[in-house]
Amino acid sequence: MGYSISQVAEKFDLTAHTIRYYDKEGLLPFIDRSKAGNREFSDSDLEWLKLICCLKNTGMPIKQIKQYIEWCLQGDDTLEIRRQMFIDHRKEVLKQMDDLKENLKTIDYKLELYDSGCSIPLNGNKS
Amino acid sequence: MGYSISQVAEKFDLTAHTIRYYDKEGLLPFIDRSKAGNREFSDSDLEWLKLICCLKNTGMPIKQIKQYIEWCLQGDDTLEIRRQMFIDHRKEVLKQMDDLKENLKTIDYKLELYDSGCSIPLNGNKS
DNA sequence: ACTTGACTTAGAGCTAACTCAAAGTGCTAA
DNA sequence: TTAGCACTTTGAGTTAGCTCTAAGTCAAGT
Repeated sequence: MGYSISQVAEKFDLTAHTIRYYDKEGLLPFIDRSKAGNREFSDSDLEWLKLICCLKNTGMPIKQIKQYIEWCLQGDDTLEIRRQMFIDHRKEVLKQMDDLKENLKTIDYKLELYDSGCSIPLNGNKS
Repeated sequence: MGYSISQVAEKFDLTAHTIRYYDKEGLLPFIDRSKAGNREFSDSDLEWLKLICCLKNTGMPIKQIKQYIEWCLQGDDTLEIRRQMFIDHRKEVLKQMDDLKENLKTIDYKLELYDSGCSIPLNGNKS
C-alpha cells in the first residue's frame, strides 16, 4: 500500500510540508493517491525523490528540476537534452568541490594561526 | 589612497550594492572613508573581505559572520571562542564535501544510464 | 559654471524555498 | 458514535540575501 507522506518525510529528513510544496511545484507528478486522497509513495517514487533531493542539494533550483521532470514525462525525444543537463550539472558540482577545497585552505590557514596562539589585530597588515 | 567600492566589487565579483549591504549588516566596521564620505578599502580590508567571502561561500549565515567580526573587535578575550568557531565550521565544510561526493556518485550513475542510450521510463522499477 | 559619473543614504522590493494556519475529510480504535 | 489523529487544500507569512530606487553629494574635466 506504499508509504505515507510522513514516512517519506522521515526517511528523507524533510517535512511533510516540504514534500507537498515540491508536489505543488510540479516535482512529483507521478504520486498515486489512496481512496481517501492521501499520497501513496511507491519504491520507485522514493528513487525519484532521491534524485530530486540530489539535484536540489547540489544547488539546482526547483524550477530547473521541474523542467527536468517535464522532459522525463515527454519521453525519449528529450533523452539527449536530459543527458546534456546532467553533463552541465556535473561540471557545476565539480566547480563547487573545487571552490570548497579552496575555501578549506583559507579556513585551515586561519586555524593554524589560532592554534599557534598568535593574536591577529583587526588591521593587522596596515602600518 | 585605497580602493573604491566599485574596484573592490570587480575584484571580488560582487556588486557595490552587496558590499554596502555587508557593511550595513556590520561585516565591515573597519572601512575608512575619504573626505567626501566614500569608502576606501586598504589591502588589509581586502584580506578581511576575502575571509568574509570564504565563510559566506561555505554556507555561514551573515549573522554568524557578524558575530565573528564582533568577537575580533573585542580582542584577545575571544581568541578561544573564535578558534572553536573555525574548528566547527571546518567540520561543516568537510560534511559538505562528503555530501557533494555522494551526490556526484548519483549524477555519474544517471550519466552512465544516459550514455548507454538506455531509456528510463518514469515508473521504471514499478511493475 | 556646468556636466558627468561615481559615490552616498534610507528604505522599499524581490526571489527562492520553505513554513505555517485554518478549515475540513476520512480511517481506526474504544 | 465519538475521539483522535494523519492526512487534505488554499493561501498567506517568513527568512535570507540580496537588489534596486530616489534623492542627493562631491570632485574632476571642458
